[in-house]
Amino acid sequence: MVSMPRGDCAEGSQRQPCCRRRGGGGGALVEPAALAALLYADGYGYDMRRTILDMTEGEVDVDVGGLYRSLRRLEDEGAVTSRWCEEGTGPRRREYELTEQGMELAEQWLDALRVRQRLDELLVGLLDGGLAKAGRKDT
Amino acid sequence: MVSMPRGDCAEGSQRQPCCRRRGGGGGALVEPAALAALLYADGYGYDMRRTILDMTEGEVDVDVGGLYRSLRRLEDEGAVTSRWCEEGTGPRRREYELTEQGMELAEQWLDALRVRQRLDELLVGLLDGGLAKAGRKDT
DNA sequence: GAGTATATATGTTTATGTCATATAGATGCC
DNA sequence: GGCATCTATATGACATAAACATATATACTC
Repeated sequence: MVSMPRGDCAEGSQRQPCCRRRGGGGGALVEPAALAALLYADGYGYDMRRTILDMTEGEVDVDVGGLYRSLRRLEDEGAVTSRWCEEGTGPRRREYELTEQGMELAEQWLDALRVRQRLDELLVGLLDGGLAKAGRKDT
Repeated sequence: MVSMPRGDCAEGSQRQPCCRRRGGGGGALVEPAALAALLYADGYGYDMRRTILDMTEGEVDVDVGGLYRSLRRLEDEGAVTSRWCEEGTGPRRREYELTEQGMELAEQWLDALRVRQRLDELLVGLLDGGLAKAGRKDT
Protein backbone atom coordinates (compact mmCIF):
# COMPACT_ATOMS: atom_id res chain seq x y z
CA MET A 1 0.00 0.00 0.00
CA VAL A 2 2.56 2.50 1.05
CA SER A 3 6.13 2.42 2.24
CA MET A 4 5.91 -0.04 5.09
CA PRO A 5 9.41 -0.59 6.45
CA ARG A 6 10.85 -3.27 4.28
CA GLY A 7 14.14 -3.61 6.13
CA ASP A 8 16.16 -6.77 6.10
CA CYS A 9 14.00 -9.30 7.76
CA ALA A 10 14.75 -12.61 9.41
CA GLU A 11 17.15 -14.18 6.95
CA GLY A 12 16.88 -17.76 5.83
CA SER A 13 13.18 -17.54 5.24
CA GLN A 14 10.95 -16.76 2.31
CA ARG A 15 8.28 -15.03 4.34
CA GLN A 16 8.18 -11.33 4.94
CA PRO A 17 6.11 -10.69 8.03
CA CYS A 18 5.76 -7.16 9.34
CA CYS A 19 8.43 -5.88 7.09
CA ARG A 20 6.70 -7.76 4.36
CA ARG A 21 6.81 -7.20 0.65
CA ARG A 22 3.37 -8.30 -0.33
CA GLY A 23 0.13 -9.56 1.10
CA GLY A 24 -2.69 -8.01 2.95
CA GLY A 25 -1.23 -8.41 6.37
CA GLY A 26 -0.96 -4.71 6.91
CA GLY A 27 -4.65 -4.17 7.16
CA ALA A 28 -7.36 -2.67 5.01
CA LEU A 29 -6.62 0.78 3.69
CA VAL A 30 -7.67 1.01 0.05
CA GLU A 31 -11.40 0.92 0.66
CA PRO A 32 -11.47 3.58 3.38
CA ALA A 33 -9.09 5.71 1.34
CA ALA A 34 -11.44 5.46 -1.62
CA LEU A 35 -14.40 6.44 0.53
CA ALA A 36 -12.44 9.37 1.92
CA ALA A 37 -11.60 10.52 -1.60
CA LEU A 38 -15.24 10.31 -2.65
CA LEU A 39 -16.35 12.18 0.45
CA TYR A 40 -14.07 14.94 -0.71
CA ALA A 41 -15.28 14.90 -4.32
CA ASP A 42 -16.75 12.60 -6.95
CA GLY A 43 -14.13 11.15 -9.21
CA TYR A 44 -12.80 8.29 -11.25
CA GLY A 45 -10.30 5.69 -10.18
CA TYR A 46 -7.08 6.82 -11.76
CA ASP A 47 -7.63 10.33 -10.45
CA MET A 48 -8.73 9.19 -7.01
CA ARG A 49 -5.29 7.71 -6.55
CA ARG A 50 -3.81 11.16 -7.05
CA THR A 51 -6.41 12.72 -4.80
CA ILE A 52 -5.47 10.31 -2.03
CA LEU A 53 -1.79 11.04 -2.61
CA ASP A 54 -2.48 14.77 -2.37
CA MET A 55 -4.73 14.55 0.66
CA THR A 56 -2.09 12.58 2.54
CA GLU A 57 0.85 14.60 1.29
CA GLY A 58 2.28 11.61 -0.50
CA GLU A 59 2.03 9.23 2.42
CA VAL A 60 -0.68 6.98 1.04
CA ASP A 61 -0.25 5.68 -2.48
CA VAL A 62 -2.86 3.02 -3.14
CA ASP A 63 -2.40 0.31 -5.72
CA VAL A 64 -4.59 1.32 -8.68
CA GLY A 65 -5.51 -2.26 -9.47
CA GLY A 66 -6.73 -2.73 -5.95
CA LEU A 67 -8.55 0.56 -6.11
CA TYR A 68 -10.55 -0.50 -9.17
CA ARG A 69 -11.47 -3.77 -7.54
CA SER A 70 -12.46 -1.96 -4.40
CA LEU A 71 -14.69 0.44 -6.33
CA ARG A 72 -16.40 -2.46 -8.07
CA ARG A 73 -17.11 -4.13 -4.75
CA LEU A 74 -18.42 -0.89 -3.30
CA GLU A 75 -20.75 -0.58 -6.25
CA ASP A 76 -21.98 -4.17 -5.82
CA GLU A 77 -22.78 -3.32 -2.22
CA GLY A 78 -24.54 -0.12 -3.13
CA ALA A 79 -22.05 2.19 -1.46
CA VAL A 80 -21.24 3.99 -4.69
CA THR A 81 -22.78 4.45 -8.13
CA SER A 82 -20.87 4.88 -11.34
CA ARG A 83 -21.38 6.15 -14.87
CA TRP A 84 -19.20 6.38 -17.90
CA CYS A 85 -18.00 9.92 -18.30
CA GLU A 86 -18.34 11.44 -21.77
CA GLU A 87 -16.44 14.66 -21.22
CA GLY A 88 -12.80 15.08 -21.89
CA THR A 89 -10.48 13.30 -24.21
CA GLY A 90 -8.37 10.16 -23.81
CA PRO A 91 -9.54 6.83 -22.49
CA ARG A 92 -13.05 6.82 -21.09
CA ARG A 93 -13.47 7.32 -17.38
CA ARG A 94 -15.87 5.69 -15.00
CA GLU A 95 -16.93 8.31 -12.52
CA TYR A 96 -18.00 7.29 -9.04
CA GLU A 97 -20.32 8.95 -6.56
CA LEU A 98 -21.08 8.07 -2.94
CA THR A 99 -24.57 6.95 -1.99
CA GLU A 100 -26.28 7.36 1.34
CA GLN A 101 -25.21 3.81 2.13
CA GLY A 102 -21.66 4.76 1.24
CA MET A 103 -21.79 7.53 3.83
CA GLU A 104 -22.86 5.04 6.45
CA LEU A 105 -20.09 2.71 5.39
CA ALA A 106 -17.59 5.54 5.76
CA GLU A 107 -18.82 6.07 9.31
CA GLN A 108 -18.38 2.40 10.04
CA TRP A 109 -14.87 2.49 8.63
CA LEU A 110 -14.12 5.43 10.86
CA ASP A 111 -15.15 3.38 13.88
CA ALA A 112 -13.19 0.36 12.71
CA LEU A 113 -10.05 2.39 12.08
CA ARG A 114 -10.29 3.91 15.53
CA VAL A 115 -10.53 0.45 17.03
CA ARG A 116 -7.48 -0.58 15.06
CA GLN A 117 -5.64 2.52 16.23
CA ARG A 118 -6.44 1.56 19.78
CA LEU A 119 -5.21 -2.00 19.31
CA ASP A 120 -2.04 -0.82 17.62
CA GLU A 121 -1.49 1.63 20.42
CA LEU A 122 -1.72 -1.20 22.93
CA LEU A 123 0.67 -3.39 20.98
CA VAL A 124 3.13 -0.58 20.38
CA GLY A 125 3.14 0.06 24.11
CA LEU A 126 3.70 -3.57 24.93
CA LEU A 127 6.47 -4.05 22.39
CA ASP A 128 8.15 -0.82 23.34
CA GLY A 129 7.99 -1.65 27.03
CA GLY A 130 9.13 -5.20 26.48
CA LEU A 131 12.06 -4.17 24.33
CA ALA A 132 13.11 -1.56 26.84
CA LYS A 133 12.96 -4.16 29.61
CA ALA A 134 15.11 -6.44 27.49
CA GLY A 135 17.71 -3.71 27.31
CA ARG A 136 16.93 -2.77 23.75
CA LYS A 137 17.04 0.72 22.41
CA ASP A 138 13.59 2.15 23.15
CA THR A 139 13.69 3.68 19.72
CA MET B 1 -9.14 -11.07 16.87
CA VAL B 2 -10.93 -8.74 19.16
CA SER B 3 -14.17 -6.90 19.25
CA MET B 4 -14.05 -4.99 16.01
CA PRO B 5 -17.37 -3.18 15.63
CA ARG B 6 -19.62 -5.64 13.95
CA GLY B 7 -22.62 -3.34 13.65
CA ASP B 8 -25.24 -3.66 10.98
CA CYS B 9 -23.38 -3.32 7.77
CA ALA B 10 -24.53 -2.49 4.28
CA GLU B 11 -27.58 -4.68 3.97
CA GLY B 12 -28.27 -6.78 0.92
CA SER B 13 -24.72 -8.03 0.63
CA GLN B 14 -22.86 -11.09 1.81
CA ARG B 15 -19.59 -9.33 2.39
CA GLN B 16 -18.63 -7.75 5.67
CA PRO B 17 -15.98 -5.11 5.01
CA CYS B 18 -14.76 -2.95 7.85
CA CYS B 19 -17.42 -4.14 10.19
CA ARG B 20 -16.52 -7.57 8.97
CA ARG B 21 -17.11 -10.86 10.65
CA ARG B 22 -14.17 -12.86 9.44
CA GLY B 23 -11.03 -12.57 7.36
CA GLY B 24 -7.73 -10.91 7.85
CA GLY B 25 -8.68 -7.44 6.73
CA GLY B 26 -8.10 -5.92 10.13
CA GLY B 27 -4.37 -6.22 9.95
CA ALA B 28 -1.72 -8.32 11.58
CA LEU B 29 -1.96 -8.54 15.36
CA VAL B 30 -1.39 -12.12 16.48
CA GLU B 31 2.31 -12.25 15.67
CA PRO B 32 3.26 -8.96 17.32
CA ALA B 33 1.09 -9.85 20.31
CA ALA B 34 2.91 -13.17 20.62
CA LEU B 35 6.26 -11.44 20.45
CA ALA B 36 5.14 -8.94 23.07
CA ALA B 37 4.05 -11.77 25.36
CA LEU B 38 7.39 -13.51 24.95
CA LEU B 39 9.27 -10.29 25.59
CA TYR B 40 7.44 -10.17 28.87
CA ALA B 41 8.11 -13.82 29.78
CA ASP B 42 8.71 -17.22 28.22
CA GLY B 43 5.53 -19.26 27.93
CA TYR B 44 3.40 -21.73 26.06
CA GLY B 45 0.62 -20.95 23.64
CA TYR B 46 -2.49 -21.51 25.65
CA ASP B 47 -1.10 -19.41 28.46
CA MET B 48 0.23 -16.69 26.18
CA ARG B 49 -3.33 -16.04 25.14
CA ARG B 50 -4.17 -15.25 28.75
CA THR B 51 -1.02 -13.19 29.16
CA ILE B 52 -2.02 -11.08 26.18
CA LEU B 53 -5.53 -10.70 27.57
CA ASP B 54 -4.10 -9.58 30.90
CA MET B 55 -1.54 -7.22 29.42
CA THR B 56 -4.23 -5.50 27.37
CA GLU B 57 -6.87 -5.54 30.08
CA GLY B 58 -9.09 -7.80 28.04
CA GLU B 59 -8.91 -5.74 24.86
CA VAL B 60 -6.89 -8.19 22.78
CA ASP B 61 -8.04 -11.78 22.71
CA VAL B 62 -6.09 -13.65 20.06
CA ASP B 63 -7.44 -16.76 18.37
CA VAL B 64 -5.51 -19.68 19.89
CA GLY B 65 -5.46 -21.58 16.62
CA GLY B 66 -3.87 -18.63 14.91
CA LEU B 67 -1.47 -18.23 17.79
CA TYR B 68 -0.17 -21.79 17.45
CA ARG B 69 0.30 -21.34 13.75
CA SER B 70 2.07 -18.06 14.34
CA LEU B 71 4.43 -19.64 16.87
CA ARG B 72 5.28 -22.41 14.44
CA ARG B 73 6.09 -19.88 11.75
CA LEU B 74 8.21 -17.87 14.15
CA GLU B 75 10.13 -21.01 15.02
CA ASP B 76 10.67 -21.82 11.34
CA GLU B 77 12.11 -18.35 10.92
CA GLY B 78 14.32 -18.65 13.95
CA ALA B 79 12.59 -15.96 15.96
CA VAL B 80 11.70 -18.36 18.77
CA THR B 81 12.80 -21.75 20.04
CA SER B 82 10.58 -24.30 21.73
CA ARG B 83 10.82 -27.36 23.91
CA TRP B 84 8.31 -29.76 25.40
CA CYS B 85 7.76 -28.90 29.01
CA GLU B 86 7.90 -31.83 31.43
CA GLU B 87 6.76 -30.05 34.58
CA GLY B 88 3.19 -29.89 35.71
CA THR B 89 0.25 -32.11 35.06
CA GLY B 90 -2.35 -32.20 32.32
CA PRO B 91 -1.64 -32.07 28.60
CA ARG B 92 1.97 -31.42 27.68
CA ARG B 93 3.01 -27.88 26.93
CA ARG B 94 5.35 -26.55 24.34
CA GLU B 95 7.26 -23.70 25.87
CA TYR B 96 8.58 -20.91 23.69
CA GLU B 97 11.48 -18.56 24.14
CA LEU B 98 12.57 -15.54 22.11
CA THR B 99 15.86 -15.63 20.25
CA GLU B 100 18.08 -12.72 19.35
CA GLN B 101 16.46 -12.76 15.92
CA GLY B 102 13.09 -12.63 17.59
CA MET B 103 14.11 -9.46 19.40
CA GLU B 104 15.03 -7.90 16.10
CA LEU B 105 11.74 -9.01 14.63
CA ALA B 106 9.91 -7.39 17.54
CA GLU B 107 11.73 -4.13 16.78
CA GLN B 108 10.68 -4.39 13.15
CA TRP B 109 7.09 -5.02 14.18
CA LEU B 110 7.25 -1.96 16.36
CA ASP B 111 8.28 0.13 13.38
CA ALA B 112 5.61 -1.43 11.19
CA LEU B 113 2.87 -0.84 13.75
CA ARG B 114 3.90 2.77 14.10
CA VAL B 115 3.67 3.20 10.35
CA ARG B 116 0.22 1.65 10.43
CA GLN B 117 -0.79 3.96 13.26
CA ARG B 118 0.32 6.89 11.15
CA LEU B 119 -1.64 5.73 8.12
CA ASP B 120 -4.73 5.07 10.19
CA GLU B 121 -4.38 8.50 11.74
CA LEU B 122 -4.33 10.03 8.28
CA LEU B 123 -7.37 8.07 7.15
CA VAL B 124 -9.29 8.76 10.33
CA GLY B 125 -8.63 12.45 9.80
CA LEU B 126 -9.76 12.33 6.20
CA LEU B 127 -12.91 10.34 6.92
CA ASP B 128 -13.78 12.46 9.90
CA GLY B 129 -13.24 15.68 7.97
CA GLY B 130 -15.11 14.41 4.95
CA LEU B 131 -18.07 13.23 6.99
CA ALA B 132 -18.21 16.54 8.82
CA LYS B 133 -18.16 18.39 5.50
CA ALA B 134 -21.00 16.18 4.31
CA GLY B 135 -23.01 17.28 7.32
CA ARG B 136 -22.59 14.03 9.18
CA LYS B 137 -22.18 13.76 12.89
CA ASP B 138 -18.48 14.23 13.53
CA THR B 139 -18.72 11.41 16.05
C1' DG C 1 5.71 4.89 -36.19
C1' DA C 2 7.51 4.61 -31.48
C1' DG C 3 7.24 5.94 -26.95
C1' DT C 4 4.73 7.72 -23.02
C1' DA C 5 0.89 9.14 -20.12
C1' DT C 6 -3.89 8.15 -19.15
C1' DA C 7 -7.46 4.79 -17.82
C1' DT C 8 -9.69 0.50 -16.67
C1' DA C 9 -9.43 -4.28 -15.66
C1' DT C 10 -7.94 -8.92 -14.27
C1' DG C 11 -4.68 -12.80 -12.79
C1' DT C 12 -1.71 -14.61 -9.28
C1' DT C 13 0.57 -14.92 -4.97
C1' DT C 14 1.08 -13.92 -0.10
C1' DA C 15 -0.30 -12.57 4.63
C1' DT C 16 -3.59 -12.93 7.94
C1' DG C 17 -7.73 -13.41 10.65
C1' DT C 18 -11.83 -16.23 12.15
C1' DC C 19 -14.47 -20.19 12.95
C1' DA C 20 -14.88 -25.11 13.30
C1' DT C 21 -13.18 -29.46 14.48
C1' DA C 22 -9.96 -33.22 16.07
C1' DT C 23 -7.15 -35.29 19.59
C1' DA C 24 -5.57 -36.11 24.42
C1' DG C 25 -4.54 -35.74 29.25
C1' DA C 26 -6.44 -34.50 33.81
C1' DT C 27 -9.96 -33.62 37.16
C1' DG C 28 -14.39 -33.60 39.30
C1' DC C 29 -18.92 -35.39 39.92
C1' DC C 30 -22.83 -38.49 40.07
C1' DG D 1 -17.22 -46.56 35.71
C1' DG D 2 -19.03 -43.01 32.72
C1' DC D 3 -19.46 -38.25 31.49
C1' DA D 4 -18.73 -33.45 31.30
C1' DT D 5 -15.31 -29.93 31.47
C1' DC D 6 -11.01 -27.63 31.45
C1' DT D 7 -6.41 -27.58 29.61
C1' DA D 8 -3.39 -27.85 25.55
C1' DT D 9 -1.92 -28.40 20.85
C1' DA D 10 -2.95 -28.76 16.09
C1' DT D 11 -5.16 -28.49 11.56
C1' DG D 12 -8.88 -27.69 7.97
C1' DA D 13 -11.76 -24.48 5.55
C1' DC D 14 -12.99 -19.99 4.33
C1' DA D 15 -12.79 -14.82 3.98
C1' DT D 16 -10.41 -10.43 3.46
C1' DA D 17 -7.12 -7.79 1.39
C1' DA D 18 -2.62 -6.02 -0.08
C1' DA D 19 1.21 -6.32 -3.63
C1' DC D 20 2.94 -7.23 -8.02
C1' DA D 21 2.34 -8.30 -12.85
C1' DT D 22 0.10 -7.99 -17.11
C1' DA D 23 -3.39 -6.88 -20.72
C1' DT D 24 -6.03 -3.60 -23.35
C1' DA D 25 -7.14 0.77 -25.38
C1' DT D 26 -7.03 5.92 -26.17
C1' DA D 27 -4.52 10.04 -26.98
C1' DC D 28 -0.58 13.04 -27.31
C1' DT D 29 4.36 14.03 -28.56
C1' DC D 30 8.54 13.50 -30.95
